[in-house]
Amino acid sequence: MAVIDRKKLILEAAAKSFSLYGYKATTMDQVAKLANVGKGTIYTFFKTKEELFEEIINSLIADIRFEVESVLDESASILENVNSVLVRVHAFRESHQLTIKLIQEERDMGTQTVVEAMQRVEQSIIQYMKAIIQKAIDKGEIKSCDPEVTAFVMLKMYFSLVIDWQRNHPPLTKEEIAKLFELYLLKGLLA
Amino acid sequence: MAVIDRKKLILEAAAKSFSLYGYKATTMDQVAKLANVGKGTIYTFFKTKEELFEEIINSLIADIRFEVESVLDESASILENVNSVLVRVHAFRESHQLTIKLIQEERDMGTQTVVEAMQRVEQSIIQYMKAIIQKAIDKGEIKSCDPEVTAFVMLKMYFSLVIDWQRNHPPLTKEEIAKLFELYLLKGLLA
DNA sequence: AAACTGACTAAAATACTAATTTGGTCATTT
DNA sequence: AAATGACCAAATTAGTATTTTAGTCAGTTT
Repeated sequence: MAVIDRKKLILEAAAKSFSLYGYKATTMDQVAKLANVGKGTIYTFFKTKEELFEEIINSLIADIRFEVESVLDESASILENVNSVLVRVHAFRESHQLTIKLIQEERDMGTQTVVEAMQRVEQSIIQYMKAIIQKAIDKGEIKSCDPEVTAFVMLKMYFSLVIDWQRNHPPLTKEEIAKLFELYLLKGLLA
Repeated sequence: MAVIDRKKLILEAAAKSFSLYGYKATTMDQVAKLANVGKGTIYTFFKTKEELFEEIINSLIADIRFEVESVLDESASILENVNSVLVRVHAFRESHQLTIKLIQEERDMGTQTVVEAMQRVEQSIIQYMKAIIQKAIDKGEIKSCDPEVTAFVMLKMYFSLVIDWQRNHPPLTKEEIAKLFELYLLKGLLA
């Protein structure tokens, strides 16, 4: 159709600007100009800047879900699946411009809106993992446990190993992390 | 002896002030006044404010070491010991005025000196745990593993469960945390 | 008339400056 | 010889002027 989809233009422009400059440094004038749209038009689709941002975050979450689902393998073991998911999520965080910028903004400036958004992203990742874990419990692959706490612990442990560990030590390889994951969480430390 | 131990007075005054106001908000004039000492005197014992602070942190680390050692039990299992240590460290963090203030300052203001100091505290806790874990490996209680990574993972998991989990959920009881610790780290998830 | 626009405004952020505070020194006192 | 506190340069803070920005709405375009 000849009619331009202005909402889409705005979302694309906003995504680009948030990726490039982060949340705070993105202005509505900038988005309007980037989208070749009057500023008022933005407000016919989104009540506030925050709402626009939230829609972008929803897309981000959807993108992550897609990535995660594309890597899940019904016939694989829980260890393999959990590992694939975590590695994929991590790769996503490191390659996706928007997440890079937002993690940076969260760390450096602590922008409230961004902190909340990233928490929402984390929560949604935990929700997928929860489902995966529930299936593994049902299949009898792992012991009965609270799937949400388990997902939470897995994610935290993973990011501890790939992010926090590097602060004082040489980084662990992908294989080392997988091994550690298996040892600590799956098999257990007891001799 | 009739001679006043000025260094001790200064350390006590500084500890009090850091506990009450944090690192940034503590001034050398304040410490001098609190210690009933001329400001110049402080500088005969400590080169800079940072050095004074570091000595206070050294005492803090020594205090924690004392707490931890008083709770260790050679004849107890690794699970019991690790749990005791972590619970003790946590109780310390929550009851000790200085740590409360510094954790707050670290979170709210990100004062560089404080961030580094708290990292040093964490590192030293990990060092004790490392020793405990090494002993358990030697005794054949747990599998062979890198004691430092293991200590690191344990500490991170513990604080995830007691601190991060509460952000979005009702807090876990001490018993629940001990159970989770046992399940995830010691016994492992595999059915 | 329905969709769109951008000049406009109040509020917030920033840049700038003046005034104060603070870490550290050192000539003087004890 | 040990201790002190007035002093100073540097940093921080408070106060203010200026600019920027989110959001509105009267007017324009289609």
